[in-house]
Amino acid sequence: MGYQTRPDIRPLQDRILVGDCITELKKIPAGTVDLVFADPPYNLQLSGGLTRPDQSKVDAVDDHWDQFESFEAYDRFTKGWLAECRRVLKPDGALWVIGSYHNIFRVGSILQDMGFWILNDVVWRKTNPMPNFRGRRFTNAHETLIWASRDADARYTFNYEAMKVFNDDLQMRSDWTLSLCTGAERLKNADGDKLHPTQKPEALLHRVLLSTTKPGDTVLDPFFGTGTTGAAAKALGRHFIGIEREDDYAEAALARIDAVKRLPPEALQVTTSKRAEPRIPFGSLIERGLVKAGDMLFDPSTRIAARVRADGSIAIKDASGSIHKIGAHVQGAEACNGWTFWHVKKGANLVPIDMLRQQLRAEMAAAA
Amino acid sequence: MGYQTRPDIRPLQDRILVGDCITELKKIPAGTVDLVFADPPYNLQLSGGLTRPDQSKVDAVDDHWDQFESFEAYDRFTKGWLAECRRVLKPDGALWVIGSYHNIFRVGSILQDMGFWILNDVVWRKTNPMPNFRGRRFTNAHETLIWASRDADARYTFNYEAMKVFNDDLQMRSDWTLSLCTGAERLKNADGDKLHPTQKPEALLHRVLLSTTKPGDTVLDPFFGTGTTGAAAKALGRHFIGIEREDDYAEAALARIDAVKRLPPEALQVTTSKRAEPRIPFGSLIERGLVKAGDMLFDPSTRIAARVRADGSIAIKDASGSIHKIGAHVQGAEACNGWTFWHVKKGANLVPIDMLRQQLRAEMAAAA
DNA sequence: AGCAGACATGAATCACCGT
DNA sequence: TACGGTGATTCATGTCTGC
Repeated sequence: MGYQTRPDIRPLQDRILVGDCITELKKIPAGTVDLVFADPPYNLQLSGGLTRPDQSKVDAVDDHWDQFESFEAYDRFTKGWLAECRRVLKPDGALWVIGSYHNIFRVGSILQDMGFWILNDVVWRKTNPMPNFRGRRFTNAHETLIWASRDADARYTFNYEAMKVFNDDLQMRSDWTLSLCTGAERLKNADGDKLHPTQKPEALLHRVLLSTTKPGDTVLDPFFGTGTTGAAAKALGRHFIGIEREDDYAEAALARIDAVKRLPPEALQVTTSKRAEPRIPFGSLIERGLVKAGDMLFDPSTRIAARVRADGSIAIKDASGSIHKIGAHVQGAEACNGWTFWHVKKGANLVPIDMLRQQLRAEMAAAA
Repeated sequence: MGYQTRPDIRPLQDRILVGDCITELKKIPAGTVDLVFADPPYNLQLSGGLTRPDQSKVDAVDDHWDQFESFEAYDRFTKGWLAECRRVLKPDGALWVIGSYHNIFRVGSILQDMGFWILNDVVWRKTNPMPNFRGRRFTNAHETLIWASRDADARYTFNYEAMKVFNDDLQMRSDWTLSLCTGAERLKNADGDKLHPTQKPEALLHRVLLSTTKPGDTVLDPFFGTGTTGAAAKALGRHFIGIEREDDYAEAALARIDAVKRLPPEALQVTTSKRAEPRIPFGSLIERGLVKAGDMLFDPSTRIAARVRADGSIAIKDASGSIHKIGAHVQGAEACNGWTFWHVKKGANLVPIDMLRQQLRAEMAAAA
């Protein structure tokens, strides 16, 4: 495959190179790429199957490309593609990598060892993650992105003002709340099943490209998949180079990017809806000392009392559970809003615990 | 400093060892600690010619313990204290480490290389982070915690149900929204300045200890600082061992923990799981007369019926076996919880046999 | 057509005990 | 120690089905 090495002629732009990641990377001239976005295999190390409580099977990522013999093998693989990315980056270029706890610590260490300079780690906080079906761990509700410049002294691109406007005039934080790629955005095969096991949401790539590239920049994605990076790049007036090993994915990506139109600005706005904001659970009031474990809660008539426990459950004579469950139980009702049903005694007054939650909300807002 | 090595005598509990982290760790007997919580130095200032702007010098973390020559030096230090923590942990023990992008990737990689098994990475999402004054990066609004068991097959402690109640009856996620340690909670020196540069909020430790330890467990903090871990441990009825190099911090920590009130036992009682309850075989229900041999059990739709036999098995037309096996069989499923699948008729009502089991458990508890 | 309820699904390192 | 039996466990969202 021939190409010009003169930097002002860039025939590799807006194309997908089909083949092995490192082999194809070697075809790209040194110092020609502004930004790398990489979504490498996570090395999940799954064993056995997993079923939901309703006995249905979880469709796990068990593809061959995610199988590595050992951490050492994964590290070798990582060093290989990162070294090539480093070569093709411009001196002031930067790189993003996304991963989970299975692989991101290894990627981060290797980046640092190679001389990349970490600028931020960014958390993608998922609004709708898969639950932990067996109740053995915390819901794995986020993934981690690392943003690093090629070198410690690089004059990297950061569109601070754009991101601030984007975020309702507040500085953009290192935690981003976004939903999974589902519904119409998720590419399907002829059977109606997901085409790619790990397609990323375009909103994520929009934010990455909007914050750390300029219009006309060239973005390289060495694990292109179904081309989310390419789609976002085209919509935002950036150029892309994709590398993808699987023919099927590359073809789907081409068709997808072909259909992309520049998105209207309002589609890019950050979700600031109440829905996306984290709730304040009753447990937080105990953590913060607004209610103390051992305190008593009362119903409006003060005939019923319940004792608060360290985990945010409350206990009556013969039962314990959440403020909502026990509130319903003592009323013989199906459901109950524990926040308005239960009260604490403040001197002679009876104060609903919802007042304490509002107080905590105010404290958190004032501190921010 | 003398101590007993007999594991049933643990004079090191609820004490602060003042001295170098690794030196003091070596004094702790192997296999005696349930949980490690570590907040190691992490504001790496690699002295490779990088200078810091003057205006940030006053309040920044520039203590001598926080300086490392290189990533290699930091890795050596990390491997040293982690190896000792591994030694003192019980086989089913676990460890938490908190850090930022400066160090957490190195810590995570080393943990994996040493055989620790990562269970979750947890994001502490700060409600009130320090803004990025220069506007060159995203506001660094989170820190990362890694929760790992000593070994891949360890039977680690996770109080799933307690955390679920805590979070208003929803699974606790891997992102925790908490504010910084400020106000009255923040320890001050005689001049009214903060005593320690990185004092963690007690709410964070409350959640860590509540989720991954049991009352009476021993928690080791090798970078004790002003003793947040000790304060939370005492309040929650856990034992602590602290290691701290600076006399001033250790002294402040002691006074602080002394002032902490232990929660009453009834407040420490936390929501428990069915898993923890004593196992009752179906045959016991027959022995006790709650179900009689010859009775019929029904699936939720009452379309399927099975006859109870004297030995605790149940029989349908063409098969017999346990409540679980036959439940799975009639559904064509791989597995089935017979306790919730099968019901008995009580008048017009259909009652799951799990209700009868609960009744029996209550009877047994009353008798004991 | 419109609504209510059932159904499907997402990068997942997802038991434990007794023999 | 390997194996088999018991039995515990899910949230948000989009699509489909049936009335």
